[in-house]
Amino acid sequence: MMDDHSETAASAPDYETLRERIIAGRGGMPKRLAQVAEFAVDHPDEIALGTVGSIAAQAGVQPSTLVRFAQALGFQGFSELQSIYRRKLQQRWPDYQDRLHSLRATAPDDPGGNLLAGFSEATIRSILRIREALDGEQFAAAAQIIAKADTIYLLGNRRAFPAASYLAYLFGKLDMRHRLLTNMAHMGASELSGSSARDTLIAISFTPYTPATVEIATAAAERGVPVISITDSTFSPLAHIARRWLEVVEEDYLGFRSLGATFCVCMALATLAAELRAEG
Amino acid sequence: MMDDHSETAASAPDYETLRERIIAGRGGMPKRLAQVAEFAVDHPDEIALGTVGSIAAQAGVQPSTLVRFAQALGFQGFSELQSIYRRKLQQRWPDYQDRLHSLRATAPDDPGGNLLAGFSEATIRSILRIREALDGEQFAAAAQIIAKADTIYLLGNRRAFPAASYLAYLFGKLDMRHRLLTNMAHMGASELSGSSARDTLIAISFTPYTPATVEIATAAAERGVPVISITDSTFSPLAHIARRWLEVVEEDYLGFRSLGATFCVCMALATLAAELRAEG
DNA sequence: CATCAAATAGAATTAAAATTCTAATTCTAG
DNA sequence: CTAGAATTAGAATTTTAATTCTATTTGATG
Repeated sequence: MMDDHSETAASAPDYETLRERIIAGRGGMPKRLAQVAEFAVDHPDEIALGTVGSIAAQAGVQPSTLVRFAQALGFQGFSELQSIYRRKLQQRWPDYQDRLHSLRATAPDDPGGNLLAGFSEATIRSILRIREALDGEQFAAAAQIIAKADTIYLLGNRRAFPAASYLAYLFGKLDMRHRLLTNMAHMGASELSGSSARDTLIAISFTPYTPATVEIATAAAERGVPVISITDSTFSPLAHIARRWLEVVEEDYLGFRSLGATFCVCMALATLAAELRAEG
Repeated sequence: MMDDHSETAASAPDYETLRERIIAGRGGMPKRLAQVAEFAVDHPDEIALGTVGSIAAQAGVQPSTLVRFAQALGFQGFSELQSIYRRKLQQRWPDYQDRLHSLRATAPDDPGGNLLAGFSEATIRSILRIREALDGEQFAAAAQIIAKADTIYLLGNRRAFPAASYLAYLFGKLDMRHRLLTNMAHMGASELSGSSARDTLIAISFTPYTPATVEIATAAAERGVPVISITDSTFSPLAHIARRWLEVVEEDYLGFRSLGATFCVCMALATLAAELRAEG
């Protein structure tokens, strides 16, 4: 009895844990239970909000199967399992559209939170999107060029400058020779002196494309330096002159664009290049 | 009868409409119903997920009051009203944690894709976490200081430098006087000359805290310049000397940390400050 | 291919939750 | 301060949902 009790007490996992457990166990489950497992993983919201009857119908099983499923996972009944899905639903972000609404109408209790939510959402969506938009082959080829480069020149102005400087930080940590082009004292052109086809230039720019960036990247390309561009459109001048180019589009919120997605691409690019270099 | 029917059919409003209707009607409602109305507006998630009993207990009324409340709004019973709250809960923005899982699962052998997924996941999780960790009051107070500042000094080295330079970009776009401290030619101290309590310094640093950053921020604090810190722990030296400080912890992947969450905070901070300044 | 164990479907049962109803209370108007 | 209407609390009832049980089917093993 004590054992039973402690068993039950111990098995109040959070949603993530439960999810992992379901995925892990699905293989060894009988047919119908596996069917429920799959449904549960794919439609957590249904589990949270539906009734045993409605969920069973949607999953194509009998209501009792759901109870058996829950019991197979160590719960007393389906309701106990469901409560975990419900808790998760509550713990999601506060609905920021809601809160904007009440901000406008009633007391401005948390103006910062709304802004934060807006920028967060825009950034996260941008990051998720690159997984779909990014060309894997271009990416791998770009990393290969960087891996083989003698010196990696880094170019980015305005909003792109933080990304360029972050790349400088990354290549510093990875111990790969690089140079951040700052165009200080308008010496941009001379910063490329000595560069050749054995080097590479990573040029970053987004609309409206900074003329200085385009100019210097073009100059490098004409010198024979392979250019890798990170930019936001096929029509970008940086796309044309590049040996390889990567498309990264950041979503807008209140007229500002983050760099979250660009940073993810930069990190992946730098680490893959380092890996390729280490491999030979 | 036909009238009844069309009444019922017409009253299947979406959550927003319902919310407005409740707020509008609250004034003319009897005591207990008004009490429920307030609870419903403040705790929509409870309404969505609770039972008549549990909600009644939390709102401090009898279960039957909830039914009367629903009927007063033109619903047949409480369950009908509740279904609207549940629908809303489902329609919230997608659960990014869930989507991340599927990202990881779908890219088994693509090296670039895996890296990208890893960094994306770390960044998104970091962004999601700040909503819990970030102190709304500190945030608002920090924005207020920035709004009132004459000149905004920006300080960040190593990994924090991209964030500082991004803030410079933001304040440039927002037309707020600022200065990015670069410590060029080791002239860090003199870059603060002329600064006073009327200005502010935004100092950004993460473990291992760059000594130069701590040093300059401390010097500024000693001059009486209010310091706003963005850092990753209570034990950070920047937390101690700051007038206000914001905790941002970025998640690690393969030994690298993104700046996605930091950028979100920076964007929200800068725009809120600009808004506060515009308001007077 | 027969036998046994495991799993399942669907009905039966139990439990829980929503709704209705009535007596009591609280307001309101005269 | 009283009468009447409106509102409420809480018990009683109805409805719905969750769980259990059993006959049947499926699947594995000798």
